[in-house]
Amino acid sequence: MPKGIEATLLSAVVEGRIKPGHRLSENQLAEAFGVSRTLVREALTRLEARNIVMVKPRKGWFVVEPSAEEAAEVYATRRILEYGFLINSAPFTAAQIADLQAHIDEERKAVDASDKTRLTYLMGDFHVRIVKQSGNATLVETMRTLAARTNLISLRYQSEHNALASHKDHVEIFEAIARGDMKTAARLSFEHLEDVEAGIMIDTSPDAIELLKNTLRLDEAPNGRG
Amino acid sequence: MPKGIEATLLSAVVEGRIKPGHRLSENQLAEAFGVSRTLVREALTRLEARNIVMVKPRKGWFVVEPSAEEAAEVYATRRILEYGFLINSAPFTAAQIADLQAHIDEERKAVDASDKTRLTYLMGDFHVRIVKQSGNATLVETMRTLAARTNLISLRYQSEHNALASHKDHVEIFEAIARGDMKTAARLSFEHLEDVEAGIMIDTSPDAIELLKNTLRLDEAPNGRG
DNA sequence: CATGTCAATCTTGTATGCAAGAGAGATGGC
DNA sequence: GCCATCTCTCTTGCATACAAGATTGACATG
Repeated sequence: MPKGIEATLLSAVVEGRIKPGHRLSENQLAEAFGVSRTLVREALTRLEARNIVMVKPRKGWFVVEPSAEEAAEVYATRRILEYGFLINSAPFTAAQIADLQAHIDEERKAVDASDKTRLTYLMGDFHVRIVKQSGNATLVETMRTLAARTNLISLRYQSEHNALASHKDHVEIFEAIARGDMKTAARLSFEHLEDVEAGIMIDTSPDAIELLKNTLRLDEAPNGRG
Repeated sequence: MPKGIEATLLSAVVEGRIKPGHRLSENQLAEAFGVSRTLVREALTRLEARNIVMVKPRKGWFVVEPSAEEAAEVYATRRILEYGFLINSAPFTAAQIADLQAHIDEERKAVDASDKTRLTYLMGDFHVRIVKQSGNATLVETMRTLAARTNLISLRYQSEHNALASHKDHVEIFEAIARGDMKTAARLSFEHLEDVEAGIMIDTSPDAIELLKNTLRLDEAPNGRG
């Protein structure tokens, strides 16, 4: 199974089992998967192409820690994509609405259980699920990659409060879709992602030092001294 | 320069020097670039992640020949992305408009020179250039990949007539942007891509046998006999 | 002449070996 | 005690060797 490694790593990232900044050792992964470094590197290369991991030369592979700027870019792209999709989409069928309803129920359960990790995953999957109704694999894949990156952003910056607010937004978006009001759904989706993005900028960081290092572009800058 | 190979191959594809279905030999590329197969495979893997090339196991790497279904997906995604961007974009600045004007002029030159290959490239680059004004690297990269795939589609299906019609559409879109009417620009862009997609379905194929094979999913289907 | 078979060759798939940069810790000088 | 330096180890970077499927052509056989 050639793509097993990539899929496994992606799942771990999306489900929050591997966090932003985590180092991924080629040797360890090779041993864990029972293959040589070659296949591990292939999988990591693919994930790098999707901006999920990055390599620091001779230092190691790391799950990306999106900067505030990158975060803004990803959210802006998602806004554009989701708005463009919903505003031009025909009203959903009953089956499609039921699918989204099931998702909302799961989100609710995760909220009640205060399962933050699962909630973070579900937050992104909601939008993937919306787009999935189009049957457009290209669109879904694009959204899935953006959602994965958003997850990394959320895990790094987002507070529980925002996660809860996001869930409420999702409910509203769902309700608009359910009553066939795609225009409102598109607007709500756009505003929702704007809110989330704005929330990121003012949130306190879980690790001030790490955030500072990233903000100052330490670690990666080759111009160590002027 | 680790990414030189990928960029070089992508350029060749985007500029139409390598056509859909073309086989890319690891050995030949390795010799051409003066490196080992390892780096070539890395570049091809990245391009595969972007749906620009594909590998048939033990047979070789090939520039993708998008099926009609894939073509529809790519165009639909571009429609969504471009509409969503333009409709939510502030009016462009004079400098931004000038940048697009320069592009339109180049398109015009290619039309006059009947330079179909260059025109195909410029057709995609127009939309990349629009999105570039956002300064959003994520958005630009997404659009660039979609544009590259669209180029492959155009090279395979699109007639000169459609290329010319597309240029006229671009002029109209540009004029709407230039006068700050983003709503009209968004609508025109959406309709334009709908027209192009519709055109693909009725166009005659440049190679009926190849098209048939693709339609019937030969070559790639593992279920050779039932 | 038609056809099935076998071998040579070409392709990618994967593992492995070696080079070289980066970092940590010991060690020596002060 | 403090600091520089050196070495040892760990990391990825890249090339290469070998495995194994796919194809093509020769060639024998009917």
